[in-house]
Amino acid sequence: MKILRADVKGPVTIYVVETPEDLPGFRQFVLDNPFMGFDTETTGLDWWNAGDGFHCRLAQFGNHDTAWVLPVELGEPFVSATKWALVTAERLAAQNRGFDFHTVEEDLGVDPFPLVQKTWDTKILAHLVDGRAVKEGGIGLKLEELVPHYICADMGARVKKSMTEIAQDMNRQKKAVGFKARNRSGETREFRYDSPEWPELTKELLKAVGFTHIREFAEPIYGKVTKDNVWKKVPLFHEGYLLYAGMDPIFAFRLTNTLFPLIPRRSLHYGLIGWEHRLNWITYQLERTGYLVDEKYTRDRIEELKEEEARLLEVIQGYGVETPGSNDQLIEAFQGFGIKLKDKTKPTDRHPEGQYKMDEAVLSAIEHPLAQAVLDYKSASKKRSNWFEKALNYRDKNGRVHVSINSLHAVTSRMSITGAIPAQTLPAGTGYVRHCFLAEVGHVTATVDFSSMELMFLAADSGDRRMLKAYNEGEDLHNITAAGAFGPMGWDPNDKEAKHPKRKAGKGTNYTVCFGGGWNAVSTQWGIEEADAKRAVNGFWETFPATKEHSKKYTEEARQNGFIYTATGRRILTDEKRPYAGMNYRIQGTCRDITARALIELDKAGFTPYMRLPVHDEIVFSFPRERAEEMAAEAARIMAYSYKGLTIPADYEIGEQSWGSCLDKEGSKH
DNA sequence: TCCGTTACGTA
DNA sequence: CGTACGTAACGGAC
Repeated sequence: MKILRADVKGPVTIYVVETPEDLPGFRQFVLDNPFMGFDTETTGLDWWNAGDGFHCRLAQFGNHDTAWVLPVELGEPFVSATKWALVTAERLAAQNRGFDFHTVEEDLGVDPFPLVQKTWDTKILAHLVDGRAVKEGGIGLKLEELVPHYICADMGARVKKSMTEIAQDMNRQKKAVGFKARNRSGETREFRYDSPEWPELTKELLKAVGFTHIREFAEPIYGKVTKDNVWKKVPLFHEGYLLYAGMDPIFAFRLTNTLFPLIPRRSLHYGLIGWEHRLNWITYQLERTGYLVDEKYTRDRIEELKEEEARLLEVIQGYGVETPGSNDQLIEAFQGFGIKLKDKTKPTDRHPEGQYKMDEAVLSAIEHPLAQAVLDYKSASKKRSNWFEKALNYRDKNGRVHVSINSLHAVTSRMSITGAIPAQTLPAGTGYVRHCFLAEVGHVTATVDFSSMELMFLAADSGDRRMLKAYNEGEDLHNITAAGAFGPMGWDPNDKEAKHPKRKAGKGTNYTVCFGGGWNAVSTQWGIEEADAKRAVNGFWETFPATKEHSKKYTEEARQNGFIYTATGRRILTDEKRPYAGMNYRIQGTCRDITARALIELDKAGFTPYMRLPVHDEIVFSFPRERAEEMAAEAARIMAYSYKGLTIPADYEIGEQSWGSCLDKEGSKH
C-alpha cells in the first residue's frame, strides 16, 4: 500500500490500494464512514465506448481528511471491492455524479438506480447556492472553481494544473530507441533497437559495417501526451495522478458539508434539492438511451457539402483569399476592391478601436461575388463540421450517439446539452439536420412543446388583466400589442385570422420586452423603424400596465438584494450592473422549472424510455407507430401546466421515423 | 497550447 | 440598458 500525504487546511492522507492484501483496510474505512465522497478516473469521457477503448482506471472514496484509491483497472478483486463499497455506503457525494455513474454502470456493470437515491451531486448543491459562472461574477460550478472558494484558496489552481503538469512531465521522459548513422554516400539512416533486422544493434556493429557519425537517439516514452490523452497514458500508480485522484472524493465530501447550510431556506422549503436530483436521474437515463443516427443520410449530406465547399473555395481563392474564415484576409480583399467598410465591433482591450465586422449582415450587403461565396462557404462548412460530422463521429457500436445533459446549468437554471447533438443550435424550421436522428425501428418521432410559455407565464405571474384576457379568449397577443401602440389600422379584433399591419413590431416588442430589452433592441433585432419601435414599446407598457409594475418589482428586488426568486423557490443571483434582467430571470428560471416538472411527471407516467431530448420548451419522443397519436396526446396532457389559473398548453406533432420529419410535415407549425 | 474575439445556430 | 446557451475558426500570447 502506498500512502500519500498532503495539506488541505490540515493533514490529508491518501491510501492507495496496490495488492489484495490492502483491501481489508479499505473495507474497514467504508464501514466506519457511512457517508463518503466518491469519484472515478477513466481513460476519457466517452463512457458509451466501455469495453471498446473506454474503461475505469481508479475508484476513489473519501471523507474529510482521508481517501482510499482503488486500482480498478487491474480487475479483480478491486472491481468487487468498489462495487461492494458502492452498495454498502449509506450516503455518497460526487461532483457531476452522472459521469461516474455512467462509468460504473457501463464498465463495471453496477445498477445506478440504488446509487442515485443516495448520492448528492455537489454541482447541483453549488448551483442552488450560486448558479453564476465565474465570468458572471459567480463562484463557478467546476470543481477547480468550487474548491478554492469553499475549501482552500490555492488548492483549486493546483488541482487544475496538476494533470497538465503530469502530461508535460511525461513528455520530458525519453528513452534511447536506436542509432542514427551516416553511410558512405553521406545519407543518414535510423537503426532501431526494436527492429528485427538488427537483433544485436550496437555502435560497434554499425562502425564495423562502415557507418560514421553514429549517435544514439531517444524518443518520448509515452508518445505525445496531451491534456486529452493523459488520462489514458498516465501510469496507474503515478504519484501525482494518485494525489489528484485521491483529493477529489475529499473535496466532494467537504463541499457537501459546506454547501448544504448555504442553500436558501426557500429552496429547501420548495424541495429543490430532491427535485433537482430526481430530474438529474431522468436526464442521466436520456444520456444513456442515446439517439439512433441515420448513417446514410448523414454521410450523403457530408459528401454534398464537401463538394459545395470545394467549389466555393476555388471561387474564394480566385479572389486572393486563402482562408475564408479569416476576417483579416477578407477585409484586406474587400478594401482592395475599393469597397468601403463601416461597421466595427465594440472596442476591447486588445482592439481599442474595434475591428471591421465581417458578419452575415455586412457580407450580404456587399455586392461582390466574393461576399456571397464566403457566406455560402461558411454556412456549408459549419453544417458539415458542427452537425453532420458530429452525428457520424460520435456514434457508438450500435450506431447511437449520446449527448451530455447538464440538468442544472445556466444562471437561470436552464439545462444545457453538449456533445454529439448540439441540440440548442440545430437549425429550426427545417428538418435538414434533424433528419439525422431517428426514432427506433417501428417507431415514429413525436415532438411536444409549450407554445409561448414565457409570455403566458408573464401574463399569469403579473396578473395583467388585458394579457390574461387575450390568452383566455384565444386572441393573438402580437396583434393586441400592435393595436395598442398603433391603433386598429383596419385590423378587425373579431376576426381571429386577421393580422394587424404592424403585427411584426408587436411580436418583436412582446419578446424583447419579456427579455428585458427596450426600443433600441426591438428596432435593431427585428428590423423595425426607430419611431415604430419606440411607439410599440410604449404601447406595450400602456396596454399591459401590470407587466410594467412586475418589471419594476423584480428590477428593484435585484437592485436591493442582488437576487430574485423564481416562482419555484429558486434563488437566482443577479449582476449588479444589470438589475433590469431581474424580471427575465424570474420568467426564464420559472419556465425552465415548468419544463423540468414536465420531465418529472412524464417519468412518473413511464415515458422515460420513449424520451430522447429536452430542448428548452420542447421534448422529443420516439413512440411505437401504432400508439404514437395516443401517447403524444397523453404526453401533451401531462406537460400542460396551470399557474395562477392560466393553463400553459403543450402541443404535439407526429412525424415519420426521423426527428426532421416533424418539421418538414405539411402544415407543421414549425 | 491557451485564450480572447468574432461569428452564428437555438429558445 | 435584450436574456440564456454551444461550437468553431482565427490569431496573438505564452
